Amino acid sequence: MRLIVAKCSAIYSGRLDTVLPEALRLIMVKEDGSILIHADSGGYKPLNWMTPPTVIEQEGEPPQRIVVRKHAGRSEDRLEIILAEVLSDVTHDMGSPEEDAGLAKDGVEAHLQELLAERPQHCGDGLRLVRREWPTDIGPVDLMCRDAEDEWVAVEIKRIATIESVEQITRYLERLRTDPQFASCRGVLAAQSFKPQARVLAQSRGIDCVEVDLAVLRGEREPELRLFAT
Amino acid sequence: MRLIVAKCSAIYSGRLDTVLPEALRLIMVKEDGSILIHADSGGYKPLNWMTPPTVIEQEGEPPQRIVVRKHAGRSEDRLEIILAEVLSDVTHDMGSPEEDAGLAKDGVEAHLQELLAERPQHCGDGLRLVRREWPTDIGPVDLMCRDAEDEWVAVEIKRIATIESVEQITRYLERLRTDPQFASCRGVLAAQSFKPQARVLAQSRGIDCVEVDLAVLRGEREPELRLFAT
DNA sequence: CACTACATGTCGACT
DNA sequence: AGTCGACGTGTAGTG
Repeated sequence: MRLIVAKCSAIYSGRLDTVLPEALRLIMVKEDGSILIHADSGGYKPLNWMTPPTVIEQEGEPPQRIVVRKHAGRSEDRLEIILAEVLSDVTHDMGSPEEDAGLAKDGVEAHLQELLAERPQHCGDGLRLVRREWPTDIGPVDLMCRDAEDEWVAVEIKRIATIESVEQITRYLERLRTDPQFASCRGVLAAQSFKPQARVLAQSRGIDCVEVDLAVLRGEREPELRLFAT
Repeated sequence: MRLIVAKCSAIYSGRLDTVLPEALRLIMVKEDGSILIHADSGGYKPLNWMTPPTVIEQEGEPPQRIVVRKHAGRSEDRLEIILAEVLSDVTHDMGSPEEDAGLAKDGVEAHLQELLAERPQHCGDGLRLVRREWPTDIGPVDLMCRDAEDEWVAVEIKRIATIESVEQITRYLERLRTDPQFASCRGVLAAQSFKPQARVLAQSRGIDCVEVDLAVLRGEREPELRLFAT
């Protein structure tokens, strides 16, 4: 990884065009061709950047001009950095990427879906899973189930259910119901938490909201129901 | 800006939980309290991060443990970095943020809206602009126009039109049409490019899709129509 | 502090 | 190569 602290300006041309006036900034060049220009504030986002694969050209020593190119679809992305003054330019050998074990995440939507696929009854009484990721021509339904009366039930799973989540399952239901087989398909929105407005909209559209708890699903805690059901 | 190159591991707990195993990485601490952990590959995104406002505690000199806290709504976000070995730890004074003139962008949605406001006929034959950012109680309609027959036309502008864009203009139309005055208001989705599924959904809802070209709008290139219209 | 919509969103998965 | 949906999305604007 190369870290350059320099007074620099930059011009980007690609999906849009930007001009970055001259100031003191950090230029980060990664082993894989990533390049990021960060100011000393502004949080998460770099001012300018280019993701790999890139071609990086440097002029001058110390560098006076760095041009980064990227083949993006039909046209080309281009980032030109003009370095007026280099205060620091160091390269650190940070070892092979394999040594850098990846970030492990816990609690994302995929986990929720796995757990609910194993325990569909948490999405509604008597539900049985027919298929995960049931395909429709506007995207897959997270879980397709049948209920105790053998009626179809489409389940959409979210970490946080928003008004947009309701729109999404509504689209699926609309689409599914054009097929007579699914004419009476119900919808269930399952989430760890619900925005109040999402609940209201879902209710007005006859979509059930089911609040699920990761800990309960994992059996770390048993829901009250189980105490009686077993 | 402080740049620490160190063999480190990290634990994040907040919106979800993550564990980052030990490896050599860059820890960037900005003047405003931002903190980013970057690997030597992986492009744009930091492995872990925290955006301001944050409280940063450091233990040891050289640092052995850095804990970043952030008050996030009800609960607290927490990022703990364990530094096994510090290879470099430098701080650069990069001047006041005011010296860092901002990034100037050209070609974002706002520009498209300006240009279409000046040339509404590009959104549909005979369209005349009545108002930009027409307010409704669920958000502003980008352009409100009338067509040759004096019918109302609501225009939603996007750089790239997605299913979500169709949902957005659908919500506006639903709302507008509750007012008898706009009962027959049409909808137009204008964008530089359309996702196929967006086109399908729009068509099924009677919303017109109009592909616009920035260069044409700017008059850098003239559309064929003009050659005959003038 | 809420909700909304934009972003060079990025990123991964799948076709 | 193109499309789709999740993301600790981040970020700005508004009420």
